[in-house]
Amino acid sequence: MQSRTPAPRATGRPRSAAADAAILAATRQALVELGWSKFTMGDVATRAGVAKTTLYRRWAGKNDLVVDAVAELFDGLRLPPDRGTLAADIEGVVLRFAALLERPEARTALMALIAESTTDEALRARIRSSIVDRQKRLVLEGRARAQQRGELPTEPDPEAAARTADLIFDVIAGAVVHRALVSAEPVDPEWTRSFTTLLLNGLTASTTA
Amino acid sequence: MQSRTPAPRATGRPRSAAADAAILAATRQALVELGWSKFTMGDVATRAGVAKTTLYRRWAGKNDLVVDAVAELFDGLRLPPDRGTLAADIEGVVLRFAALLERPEARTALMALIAESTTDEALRARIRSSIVDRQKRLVLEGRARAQQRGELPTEPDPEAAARTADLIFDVIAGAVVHRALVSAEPVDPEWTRSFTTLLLNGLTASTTA
DNA sequence: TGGTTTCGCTACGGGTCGTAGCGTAATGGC
DNA sequence: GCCATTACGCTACGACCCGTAGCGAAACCA
Repeated sequence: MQSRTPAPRATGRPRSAAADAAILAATRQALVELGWSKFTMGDVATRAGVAKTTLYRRWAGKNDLVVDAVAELFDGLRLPPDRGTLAADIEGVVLRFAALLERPEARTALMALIAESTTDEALRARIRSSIVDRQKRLVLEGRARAQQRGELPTEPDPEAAARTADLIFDVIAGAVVHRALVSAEPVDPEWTRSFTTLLLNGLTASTTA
Repeated sequence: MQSRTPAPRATGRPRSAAADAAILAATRQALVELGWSKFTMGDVATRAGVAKTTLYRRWAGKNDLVVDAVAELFDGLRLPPDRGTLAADIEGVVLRFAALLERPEARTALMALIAESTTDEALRARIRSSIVDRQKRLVLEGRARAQQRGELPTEPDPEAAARTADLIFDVIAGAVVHRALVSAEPVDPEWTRSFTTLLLNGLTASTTA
């Protein structure tokens, strides 16, 4: 976010905060209606009631703009209140994440940005700090809760603990994204319950389904 | 694949199979060097030594072309020979899938295509039949092996069995993709072993790490 | 040889990109 | 109140890519 604001000067006309909000909202709306490939900067400018040059004064291009627009959706991503069990917490996280992925602007933008990030290291770092880390925090918090309850063992080695947290995050976020976007099936309570059971007990448990 | 071939006529000049191969190879090379956003049809035509019009006679556009080009990478995706245990089979599948995702053309193309597919149902079906189902088959085969060995219970209800298979597929493929592309960390044997242990035994098992 | 289809090539209108230039609006310092 | 400074809206522009049309030549079959 601060990477696009060039150190606010004490003098001169200030940038319009209203324009910022209008542009980001217009960006999300355009993503919904047009998808990624038909999304254009000129269109966003028109929707926001703003000159095209104003967009380029704040964002270097399509990618940076969309990162900020989508990141705002993840601002409200919080862990649900403690429900007493790890299973309930996991289901809560999965359903909240899935609710975000049901928004068309999030679906199309997230995958497109990840695709771009494979050939743009700076963009990847931007996505990580603006979006991915906010999701990951939920996993870390839920894990801490479970360890306090004694549902999960506490790992003394911080490196090993970090690796485990990364693993769990990739499994949860990966499964939800794959279910929602690749398989294109709903992440409903039924699926969420099955997934949570699998994650907690593993494949070898006879109570898979 | 056959959807782009308009019923081969008995008469007239046949389409050049060599051009087909050259175009698909040039497509993959262009994806590697340019990524998705800078990828253009004209560039592919030049690389393949072919006129741009020839591309459009066979593929409707960028998306269809890239689907076929990337699908060829998945042709060779097979389940490794039986290694005797479910754990070994899972690790084999994960590592083979990860090897594909290490190729830059696969990374950038798969995510971009999924992004496009969120606003293009026909493309989504195409991706499913050309790419996703081939991965899924590996999971189904590995699952059948494990059930024959008695490592996994056989589910009598075919609908429930299908749901379970879908779940396992989303978990495996999702975790690998998320690790490789979002977290951008290597899917090496160490991670694969940790993941397999988690998948088999679940979070609650004390031997998480 | 004649009919049919593909191929390479050129050219084109339409659209997007990202930037430059200009006059105007809004702020803070004096 | 005046000035320096910065943001804004607007227009225009060259560059690029898209997808298609039209042409003559090439390759195949009957």
